[in-house]
Amino acid sequence: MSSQPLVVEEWRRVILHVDADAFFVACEQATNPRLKGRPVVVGRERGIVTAASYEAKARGIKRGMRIWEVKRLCPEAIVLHSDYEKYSLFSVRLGEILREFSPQVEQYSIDEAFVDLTGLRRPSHSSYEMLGRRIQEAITTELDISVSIGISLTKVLAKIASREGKPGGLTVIRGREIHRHLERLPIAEVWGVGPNTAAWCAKLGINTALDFARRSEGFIRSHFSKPFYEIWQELNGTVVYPVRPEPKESYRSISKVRTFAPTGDRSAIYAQLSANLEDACFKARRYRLAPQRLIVLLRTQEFEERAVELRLSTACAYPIILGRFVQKGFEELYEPGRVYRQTGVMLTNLVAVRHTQTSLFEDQVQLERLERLYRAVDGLRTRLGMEVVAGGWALRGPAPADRLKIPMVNIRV
DNA sequence: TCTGGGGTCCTAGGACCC
DNA sequence: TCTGGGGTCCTAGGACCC
Repeated sequence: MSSQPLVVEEWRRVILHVDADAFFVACEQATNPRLKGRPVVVGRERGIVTAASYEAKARGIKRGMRIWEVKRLCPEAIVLHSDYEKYSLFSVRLGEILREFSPQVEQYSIDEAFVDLTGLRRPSHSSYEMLGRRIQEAITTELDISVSIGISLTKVLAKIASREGKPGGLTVIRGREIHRHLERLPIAEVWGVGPNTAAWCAKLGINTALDFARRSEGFIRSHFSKPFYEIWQELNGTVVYPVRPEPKESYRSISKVRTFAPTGDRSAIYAQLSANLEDACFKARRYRLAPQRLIVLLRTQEFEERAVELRLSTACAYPIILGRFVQKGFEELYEPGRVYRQTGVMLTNLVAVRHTQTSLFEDQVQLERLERLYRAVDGLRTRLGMEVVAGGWALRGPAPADRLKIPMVNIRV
């Protein structure tokens, strides 16, 4: 078995990873100090736990758990609706604080960020570790939330570092210490390695992150696909994933799905689908995007997923137009007598709205009318909430299928 | 994990062309 | 009609992430 010496120079690149601890709950506790130190859970509106405070976790409450189960396990638990607006504000502020230290900040998700600290040791007159402490203190002081910080040579290693000290820790992994941090870490816990690849690794005799990192480059390349070769490099201290400061300004796909109490009722299911379409289109218009394709999906009670993909003759994000396609997809998928529990609409092959053609609309007047209509709808929703306007078409059952003449491509089951 | 919602990227293999 | 080789594009589906 060939083996690879583990690196490395002291600091080639210095990447810091910030991971907020129990973020959603922490935001609630920061804005309502009476919640501090108590078992708090967020996710009431969905009936499952989206986030749990450490006090709640200590009593066995986990993400994804049913709320009724939480109450049984811990009657004094406080169960809150999630408030994404609030969490987004905290997240934005977190980013601003980080940018006071370095312009190279990537907000990876609502509660995580990477910062490239390379070269900041001298100008800040402190070690990278001290810099990390100052960042941590600034966040705690300003936002009143706890974060875990990891500092290392690559993103993958920095993620490993921040996890090690959770919650509230600060861990530095230097080049010559890498092996110590990987030797007891199961390969499945490395960022980017899921259960499937972990199982494959086990077959190859790879159990820890160190086992993986120590295999030769040739071995990795011949037994794994590209993403895992990249992870291997990152574990060995070679930067493959740079810190990308550009904010996300667009999407490749937009989807809305909803799970409901199992039903076989045709109109009820179709109404859910129409609501999915409304929501997805609303989001697309907000980003000035229009789909060229649309996927309709139904999930049965047995958890089987059936989907159909439709090509749109013209990209647009108006439910009045796309509703016909959704209906066509629905007709294709729906089987009377079956019980369904989820619907979904995904908009894909998104293009910037400027570049869309208007050939679908015989007359320009109709297009302008639609634009005005949806501008008004979107304005109301932005100010008053999504529920304020619902399309009548969302409440009606589907029209007879034989009136539809829409080309359809690709059935996926 | 007996199952919520929203995303991204990679790859094998088929279609099509020369 | 069969044989040969090679390139590109697209799609379905897999795998993972928070």
